[in-house]
Amino acid sequence: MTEVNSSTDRSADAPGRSVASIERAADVLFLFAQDDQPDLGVTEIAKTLEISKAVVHRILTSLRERNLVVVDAESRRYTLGPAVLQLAAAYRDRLDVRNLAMETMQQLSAATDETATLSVRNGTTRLYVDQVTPAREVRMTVQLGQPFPLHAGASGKAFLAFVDAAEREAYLSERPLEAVTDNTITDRDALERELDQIRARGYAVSLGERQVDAASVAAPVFDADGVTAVISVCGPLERLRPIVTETAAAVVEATGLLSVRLGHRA
Amino acid sequence: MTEVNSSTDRSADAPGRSVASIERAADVLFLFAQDDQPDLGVTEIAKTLEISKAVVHRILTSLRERNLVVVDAESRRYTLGPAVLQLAAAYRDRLDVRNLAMETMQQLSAATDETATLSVRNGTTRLYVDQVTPAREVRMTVQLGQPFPLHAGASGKAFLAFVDAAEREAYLSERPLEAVTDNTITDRDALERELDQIRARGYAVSLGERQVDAASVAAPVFDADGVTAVISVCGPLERLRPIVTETAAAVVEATGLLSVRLGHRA
DNA sequence: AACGCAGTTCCGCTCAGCGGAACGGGCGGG
DNA sequence: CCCGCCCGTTCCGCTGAGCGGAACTGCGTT
Repeated sequence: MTEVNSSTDRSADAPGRSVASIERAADVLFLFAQDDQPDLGVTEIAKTLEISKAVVHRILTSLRERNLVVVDAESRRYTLGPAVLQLAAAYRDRLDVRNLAMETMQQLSAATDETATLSVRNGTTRLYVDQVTPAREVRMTVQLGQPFPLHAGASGKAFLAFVDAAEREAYLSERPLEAVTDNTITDRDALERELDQIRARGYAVSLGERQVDAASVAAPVFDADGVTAVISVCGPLERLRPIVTETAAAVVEATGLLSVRLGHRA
Repeated sequence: MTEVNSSTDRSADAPGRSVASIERAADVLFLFAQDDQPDLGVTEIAKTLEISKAVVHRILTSLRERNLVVVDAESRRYTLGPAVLQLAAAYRDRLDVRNLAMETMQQLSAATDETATLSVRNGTTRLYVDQVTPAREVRMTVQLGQPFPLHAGASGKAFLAFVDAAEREAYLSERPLEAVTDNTITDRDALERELDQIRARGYAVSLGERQVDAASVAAPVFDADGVTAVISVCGPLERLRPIVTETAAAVVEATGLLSVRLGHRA
């Protein structure tokens, strides 16, 4: 497997002095978030992050003190604690686009009877911050907070198409276009043509590019400064495929109204 | 004013050595979570937490490095970053209702020697997603996945009582209160009085409302967003009838603990 | 019993990080 | 327009917080 070291790319943009122990503690927290294992032991963490057991133990003690992790009394293994929910709730409260978008998403979900999502960008990735799911048995749910690349999927492409040219260029030249599924666009020229098309018609479509069996239609939400978020409607591939055009019209109309409310001037 | 040293009260429950800088960093994060202000400045944080500006700045730099906070480029003020969502999403995955509830249900079933069930809502209906049955000859088993109306039976009424008023109103006005058994409440006023009572005492009781010869005691499970599930204990009517009050106490206690673990804030 | 492997604790050395002070820049009032 | 104020940021030398190798404990397996 190709070794992708997450620590290499981060040192580049380090702006000033920072505190190593805090970053180590954050790394421990993210280890809980990344791994699919339900809990982690001290030695396990120490080996993965290549720091001493004593340090890991002290870090966990500190995090435990603040309820960011909890320890199972008998197995002595650690998991994330409820305090992270508290932080996430506060983060969501801050996002003003979220409050405004919620209404729009509810309307979209009701109109299409599919899942509506809200994504924001974080550097060269995007993540879902909210979703509204329809009341039906087979429906799509997305994973909130997890970063996804911008070149795979409708929401990502919508960001990529509408950020300013310099950022788009940076993304396309710096980041390899990894295939998330068999349908992901991995050829740069093909992707740029696709982005041109997205800009021309105002919305992006993905048929299984990020998630096999899922399709998505996405359009950008603008405020006065530019694209701040992307709203999508997504669902099972075969259910969405025949109604892409109508769905796109609904999404574009909804994001257009929302953009006006956020101070966008066309 | 009496000088309260913040380092004294925390050392009480400190189990081992911990790292001061990590706890300070956590305090900074929680400051963002607690205050109702949308963002915070360095000096502001330094004054509140009584640590030097330089330290606060280094902490923020470290947290920024890991996307736990973000800084507005022009105002130079800080807010929580998207990484907290990532942590919360992972926390939720670990402790999703189903996994967590299973443990609770097993305890409830063992304690009462009756069937414990977990229901989720699907629009204007609810369905069982899990059950734990006791090891005895005469016992109740429910049908998983089949939709039931919300106004008949303890689990349904528990949903109806604790969803927000708009949804409850929609259900009551749109849907005729069909009699599932002879004991189903079909009068709207009577049902609303019943729901008031359920909210007041925290649990719902059904004596043969949905299934003749069966009784059930149910209480809601909350996460940060509201009621996500309902847990019930159910069994043969005449066996459960004399112990409804004690059973209710057990269910309410179990769902209460579960709700806390799911991020419910009372 | 002896071993292995887990989490936890100990303790002395050392450099990470603290903090007072200086710096730069944006804003507002004189 | 200039000056003072207060903001965030950076500097730098001193020092004790915290690192880590090693010892300790307790559980489960050989």
